[in-house]
Amino acid sequence: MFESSETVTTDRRQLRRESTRSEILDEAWALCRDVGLAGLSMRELAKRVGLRAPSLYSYFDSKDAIYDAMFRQGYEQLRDHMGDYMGPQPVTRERLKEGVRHYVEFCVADTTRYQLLFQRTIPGFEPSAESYAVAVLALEDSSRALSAAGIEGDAALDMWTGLLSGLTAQQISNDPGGERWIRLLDDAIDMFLDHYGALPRKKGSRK
Amino acid sequence: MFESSETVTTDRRQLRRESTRSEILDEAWALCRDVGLAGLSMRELAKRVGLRAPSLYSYFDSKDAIYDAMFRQGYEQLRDHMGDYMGPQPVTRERLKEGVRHYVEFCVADTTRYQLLFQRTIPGFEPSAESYAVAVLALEDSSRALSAAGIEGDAALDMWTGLLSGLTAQQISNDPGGERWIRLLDDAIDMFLDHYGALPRKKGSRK
DNA sequence: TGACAAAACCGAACAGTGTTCGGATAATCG
DNA sequence: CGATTATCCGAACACTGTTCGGTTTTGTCA
Repeated sequence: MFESSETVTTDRRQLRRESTRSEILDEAWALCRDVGLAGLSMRELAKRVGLRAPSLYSYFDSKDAIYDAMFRQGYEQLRDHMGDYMGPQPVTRERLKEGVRHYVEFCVADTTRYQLLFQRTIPGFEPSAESYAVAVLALEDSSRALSAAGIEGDAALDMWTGLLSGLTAQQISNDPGGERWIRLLDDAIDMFLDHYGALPRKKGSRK
Repeated sequence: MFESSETVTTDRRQLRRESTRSEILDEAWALCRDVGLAGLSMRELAKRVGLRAPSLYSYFDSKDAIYDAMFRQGYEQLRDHMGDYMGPQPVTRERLKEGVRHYVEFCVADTTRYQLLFQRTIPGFEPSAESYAVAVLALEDSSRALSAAGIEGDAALDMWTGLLSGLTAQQISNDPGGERWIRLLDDAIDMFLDHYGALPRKKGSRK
């Protein structure tokens, strides 16, 4: 069976459409890294992809829709980045630390992306339901890893997210490019696990 | 000696100036609470104080200067709020917890103010050197209280700020008006103090 | 190939923003 | 009162996101 000519047409057009769509997104990331997340301008973005501002509106409904697509893309990148660290390996203290280090590495690697994914810094922007679902999916992985470590209960999980997001945020906003808070991560995880009595240390491994 | 008439005049004028200046600031706070911190509009703000936008520029150099004055005001409020809790009283676990609760209370009492003081949510805004000095002054108090508890060293202090700012931020952005992370505060402080071996608990007071 | 339909693109405009400038108004002084 | 000075505002500039109508390009069909 041959595809109907109409379908072929649609495919070609659609291919081209999605091509420039992703080109717009790539350029949006680059522009945001240049001028800051909030400095994204439709006219400037259009200029960089060889268009005028109104043309962007046939690819995205609004500027917030661009942020939304970037948001979704960012969380997909996070999922990819963490992929290997979320397997069914035996959860040990060291593996947990590795996972957290890997996660924070992702966060500090691109502060613009971090702002978009984890902070509410764009005035009117809120992710759409679909994009938010991707975010929840990516974050559920980490909570699953935690419960695999024998840590259960909302309180412990809230403490975990509060502690780690706090250290990460301090790192990014108060010592970007450095590792003043990053080097506290291992210690923080020990503190946390000791407190909740999970994954006991081997004898004599205190301090 | 009588003051020269010129001085009297200047006083009168200056009094009136500072009066409307603080009226502008009050209305700016109110407006921000209505439309969000980033939604502050010079024309709307002017309308609320019975002026037109250009007139505001004889009281503040720019919109950011208004944010700056608010920033400073906010940290002065923090200082006032914490005043009593920073005295030379003996530092106990319970007093430390009280102080932290009091601090977080201040944060969640006005999320607009919290955004301005602790998060970098306004695109171009950075506090001036003078206002930043007020902020440092207010935050130094807490670090002094911590060292009074026998906790020394940059690492411990960074861990402290990371932990508490993390819990506070989660509270405000993920459960505004609730106390999901607030009720973890006492436990978090116990966790922290135990880990650093400060202010030991009384015997048998574990859990 | 040429005609036709649809998609892509853009110029102009609208309403909004922060900000500046020159002149009008009001308050204070000698 | 007249003169001075502080206060205030209308108009404008450059920018923003966004919409509309019409032009240009593209792809498909007879």
